[in-house]
Amino acid sequence: MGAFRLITWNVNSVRARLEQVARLSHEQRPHILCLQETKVDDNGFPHKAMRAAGYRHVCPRGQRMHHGVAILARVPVVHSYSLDWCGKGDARHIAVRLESGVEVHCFYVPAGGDEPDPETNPRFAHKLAFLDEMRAWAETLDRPVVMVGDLNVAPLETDVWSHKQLRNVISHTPPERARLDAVMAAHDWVDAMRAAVPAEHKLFTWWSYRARDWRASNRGRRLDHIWVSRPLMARFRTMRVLDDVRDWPRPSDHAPVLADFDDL
DNA sequence: ATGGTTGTAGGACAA
Repeated sequence: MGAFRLITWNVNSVRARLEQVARLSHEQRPHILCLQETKVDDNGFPHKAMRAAGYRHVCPRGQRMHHGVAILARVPVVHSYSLDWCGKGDARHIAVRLESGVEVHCFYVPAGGDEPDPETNPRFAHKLAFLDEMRAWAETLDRPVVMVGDLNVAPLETDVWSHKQLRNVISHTPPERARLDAVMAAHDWVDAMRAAVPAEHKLFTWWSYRARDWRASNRGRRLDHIWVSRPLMARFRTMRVLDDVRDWPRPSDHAPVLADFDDL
């Protein structure tokens, strides 16, 4: 069977990143491209530009200004749907079912604000509740799925540039990391990125805009993930963080993550 | 210790 390539990328505004999406699509030719933080409602979504970039199927789930996800596909999509989380109506999830029956789920988990105390910071409380809801959903999942996106949690010590300095910084706090572990265990997912790069090695997908030289300082975090149902791992080949894209003109602060499968 | 940048907007605010 032919190879199947998937890329997930937090673009930080799809309209600000049209050229980069086109270039990435041309250079890597993914069958499926999952986007987060599109920051546009579905009427304003750049359908034409995405079709020009080669995607016959465009499944956006957006809202004005904030959040927003989309799945773009060169291969047939038999069904797509979005789930609501925490009853807020936020555009944080879109899923597609492929002809094989495999589903691809694209998530944008709340970032959680700055203060790591759910009592005083409602954004952090929302993030924890969102992760709890994901775990409950994962417990009911009885079919093979690939789950990708900006989960806004760096679970391992080597998923951040300094475990010591970030252990009380949102994205790497104990309650978030414990909840993300629980989501993964609830469906018996495999962390495909870590299947490719052992936990001894640092692995990042996001670098702040604020660094003078993001590559030199390398104060990154692994916030973006590719999780694969265990039975599908037999088809998983390789993974790459496309960090060169972080150096393109007008970059997103997230690098795309690419995964190759034998088939999907 | 603080500030550093970007995007959406057209002033803060979230990331």
